[in-house]
Amino acid sequence: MTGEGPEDRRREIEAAAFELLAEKGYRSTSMLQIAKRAAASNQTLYAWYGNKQTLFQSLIEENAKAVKALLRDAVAGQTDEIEALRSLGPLLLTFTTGEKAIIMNRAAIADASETGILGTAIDTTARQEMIAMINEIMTQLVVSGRFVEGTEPSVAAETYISLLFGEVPLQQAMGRLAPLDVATIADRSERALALTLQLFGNHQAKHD
Amino acid sequence: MTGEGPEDRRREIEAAAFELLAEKGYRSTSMLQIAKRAAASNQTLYAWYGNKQTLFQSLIEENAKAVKALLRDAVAGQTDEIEALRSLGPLLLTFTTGEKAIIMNRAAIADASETGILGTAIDTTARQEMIAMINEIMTQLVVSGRFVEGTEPSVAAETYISLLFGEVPLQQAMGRLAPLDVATIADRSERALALTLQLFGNHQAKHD
DNA sequence: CAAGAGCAGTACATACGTGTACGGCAAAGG
DNA sequence: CCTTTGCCGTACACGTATGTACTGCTCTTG
Repeated sequence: MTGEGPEDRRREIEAAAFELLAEKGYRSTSMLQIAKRAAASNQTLYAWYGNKQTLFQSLIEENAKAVKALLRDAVAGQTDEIEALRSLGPLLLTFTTGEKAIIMNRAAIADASETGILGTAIDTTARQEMIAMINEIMTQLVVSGRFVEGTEPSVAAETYISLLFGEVPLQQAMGRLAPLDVATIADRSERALALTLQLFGNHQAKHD
Repeated sequence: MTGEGPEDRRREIEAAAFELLAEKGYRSTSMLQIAKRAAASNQTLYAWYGNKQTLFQSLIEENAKAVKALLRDAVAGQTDEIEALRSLGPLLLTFTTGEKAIIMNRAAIADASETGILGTAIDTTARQEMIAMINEIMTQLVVSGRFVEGTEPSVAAETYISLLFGEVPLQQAMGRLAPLDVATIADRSERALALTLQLFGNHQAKHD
């Protein structure tokens, strides 16, 4: 283990790194600036992280860990799958279109032409987990007969995600859209859920 | 007018710029490299474009102009709105998720933390036009009674676009997804259309 | 054919990035 | 209490970006 004192110091350094990332973007944020902001030495940064990509990879992983915990908590309490989706939707939207996500998405995309490490990190630590969660819920909905027979859970999941997020993350990455406010998040979540149910819900069953 | 000789030269320079953009990404592509690749002088680049952003802005505008022409042609021949959508979908997908689009989206996102000029250029020269076209079609579908009464054309348009593109452009920008092949493009287009019709189509009218 | 405009090629001033090296201070441990 | 470890602060070597300046060739034009 890396120890407990260093643990705090790491957090401070990563906080400084994120601040600068938010202020100036990935490419314009330098290791020296991060070191200065955190009152650390660049030597320390290179000793601990090796290079810039790895440092920001740590940022992404740390963030994903926190988000995943919150998402799991949200579904853990729900026995009804549709209710699970109803509480999951706004959470997913909050995280995926929040300021932190915008900034990290931008960083990953800036890095795509260089190493691709950050994109991989977001994919494996956040996106795949998210999709797995939704797939699981959709599978349950098909199995329990609440979705029409023959519905492919992965198709339902992809449809729901498309409707939930739409073009928002891309527009945000391009700087054409600010983080969504709570009302918009609620609206989008409800609409995505309503449309998904309309498409895949078993309406016959309702009237039995 | 800027002349006819210079017109060709501009295209050569912009072609060199795009090549380098594709090879190294936006931030790592320098004006000097572009000049060398095009066998031009950096002085010429600065004289003609002023700076890097404006040069790439020209690239985006030129591309958007060509794409727009093709899209208009595709809908121009169609009298039936659903057929218009059926031919528009694959085209939209081809352009929006093609290699050129991936590269330009990445550039615009890299520039989002700097000037935002490229994002604005994509938005106003391509995206808004595309949305306007689809909105128009959706409006016709509502007016003609092929969509259920009360359907908000803009909602239908946004839904269709979400289903058509989904997470694809973002994943591509992050380097997690290659350009779609024709089969996938056909599949996605059909599915997006089918789902949109299922959601908003007036099924009563069909049986009259 | 001579004069001029335009542009390629190069050099330059300035600034900043990455990754490494070294001196000095402070806290931990024998 | 002295040594050793660890880290801050700064300096350094090297590479490369932007935007400007200058020289000489070439092609056009009177």
